Amino acid sequence: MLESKLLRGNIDFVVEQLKRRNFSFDVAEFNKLEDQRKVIQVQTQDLQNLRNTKSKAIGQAKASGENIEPLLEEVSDLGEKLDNAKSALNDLQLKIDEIVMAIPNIPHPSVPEGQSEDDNIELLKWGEPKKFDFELKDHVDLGEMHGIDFAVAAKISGSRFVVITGKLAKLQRALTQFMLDHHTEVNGYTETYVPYLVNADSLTGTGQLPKFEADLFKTRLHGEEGEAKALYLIPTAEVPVTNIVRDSILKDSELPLKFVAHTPCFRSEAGSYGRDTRGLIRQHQFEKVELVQISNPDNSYDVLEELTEHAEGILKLLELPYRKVILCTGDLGFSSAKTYDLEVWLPGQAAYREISSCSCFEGFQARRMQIRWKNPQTKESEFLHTLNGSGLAVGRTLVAVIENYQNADGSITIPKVLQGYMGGITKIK
RNA sequence: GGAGGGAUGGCAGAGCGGUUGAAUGCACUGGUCUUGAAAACCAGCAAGGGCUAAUACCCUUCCAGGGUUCGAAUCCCUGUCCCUCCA
Repeated sequence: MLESKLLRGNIDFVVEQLKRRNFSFDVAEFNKLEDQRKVIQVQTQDLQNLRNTKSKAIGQAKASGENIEPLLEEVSDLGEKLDNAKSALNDLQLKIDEIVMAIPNIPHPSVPEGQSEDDNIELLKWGEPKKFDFELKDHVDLGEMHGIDFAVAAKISGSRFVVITGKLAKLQRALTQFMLDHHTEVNGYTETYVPYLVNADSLTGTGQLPKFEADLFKTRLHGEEGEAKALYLIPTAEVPVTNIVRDSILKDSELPLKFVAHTPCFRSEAGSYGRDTRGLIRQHQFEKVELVQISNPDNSYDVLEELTEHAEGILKLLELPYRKVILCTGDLGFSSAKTYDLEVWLPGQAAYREISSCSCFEGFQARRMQIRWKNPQTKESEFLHTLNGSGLAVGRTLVAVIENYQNADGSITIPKVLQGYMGGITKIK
C-alpha cells in the first residue's frame, strides 16, 4: 500500500514511477472516486455531527425535565439520511481500497530499469565453479541413488512433491540447523517458531492477498462454510513472522527486530506448468530459513545490505559459488522496493539459480499491517520499514550441495561446516 | 459436549443508556525543587481520518460484526480469543 498522501497529492509521480515496472492504472477513475469520497465523507460527518449535537441536547433537556417531544421530531428523519450517506461512503471506500490494494510498490531510485528477468544486473560473482573430470550427474540422478524419491511422493500427493529418506534427509536437516545456528549465534537473529496456516489478514498485510490468491493453498475447516474460516498454507515464513508485529507501535529501543524462522513453504505454482518439472527446484512444499527485519526507516537500505550479506555468508561457509543480482524494475516483486537475488551455481544445469531473494519493502507492508514506532525526534507514531530474505531456501541448498559436492563414484562429500551436524561423517556413499 | 466469567488507552484497572474518549494507579514526557539524582509537587500524555496555510473544529474507534435507541463502553444477537467449572 502506498502512502495516501502520495496518491492524493502527487498522483502523477506515482503513475510515472509505476510505469517503470510496467504497471498502469486508471488515474481518471481513481481521481473521480476520490473526489466523490471527499464530498460524501464531509456530508456523512456533518450528519453525524448533527445527530451527536441533537442527541446531547435531548439528554440535557431530559435531565432538566423539559418536554423532549419537539426535539425528537427534529431528528426523526436523520437516521435514514445518515444510513444512506454511510452506505454510499462505504461503497466508495471499498472501490478505492480495491484499487489501492492492487497497486504495487514504487521501485527505489537505485533499481535498474528493465522489462524482465533478462534485464537484471549481475553485481558480483563469488567462488569458482568447480571443474569436474568425470561425467556430471544432476541432483535427480544423484538423489535417486541416496534416497530422493519423486515417484513415491507422486503416489502420496502428486507432482512437485518429494520424499527424502536416510542421509539426504539428515543432510537437509543439518543444513537447516546450521543456518539457524549461524543466524542466531553470529548474526544476532531471534529464532522464531510460527504457525504454518495463516488467516487472510496476515496475507493481505504482506501483500500476497488480494492479488495473488491463486499462488496459495487455501484450506477450510471440515464442515465450515464461508471465507472467514479459511486459512492458507504459508508461501513463505515472511507472512507469519512479519505479522508478529502487525498492529503494534514499537519503541525506538526495540529496533531493529531481527527474526529468523525455519518453516516449510507451500506454493501452488499456478502458471508455472512445464517450468522446472524435473527435480527439487520447484516444489509445492519446500523448506526455507527466512530472515526478517523490522527497521527504522532511516537506515533500512543499510539493513538490506546487511541482511543480504547474512544470506551470502551461508553460501560462503558452504563454499558454494554464487552470484548476486539486482532485480530490474520489471522483475521486482509486488511489495518490494528493491530486491537482490542470490543465485547459486548448479553444475547439473550449468546455470546460476535463485536460492535467496532479499528485499526492502520500505513502508509498503507496514502501512498494510499498521507496524509503527514512536519516532523520538518527531514524537509521532510513524510507519517502520520491513525487510526479508531467504537465508537460505533449504531445498535448493540441498540441491546445490548434492551437485557441487558430487564425486565420480556418485558419493557426496559433506561440506566441512555440516560435518558436525552429520555425526562426523564426511561423505554420503 | 454442556454451564458460567471475561476482553476498556503503553500496562494495570473503574465505568447508573445521556457533555465518558473514558476515573484511578503505574509507566512515559516537560517543569518546579536539588550541586546532581531520588522523593515530592505541577502540567502533559491514545490512535486513525476529514477539513485547514495553520490553529481551531469535526468524524470514527472501549475484541469483531450486526441490532435496539433521538443517544450505546454500558442493552440484545452472532462470532473470535482468554479463563473457570461440569460430564
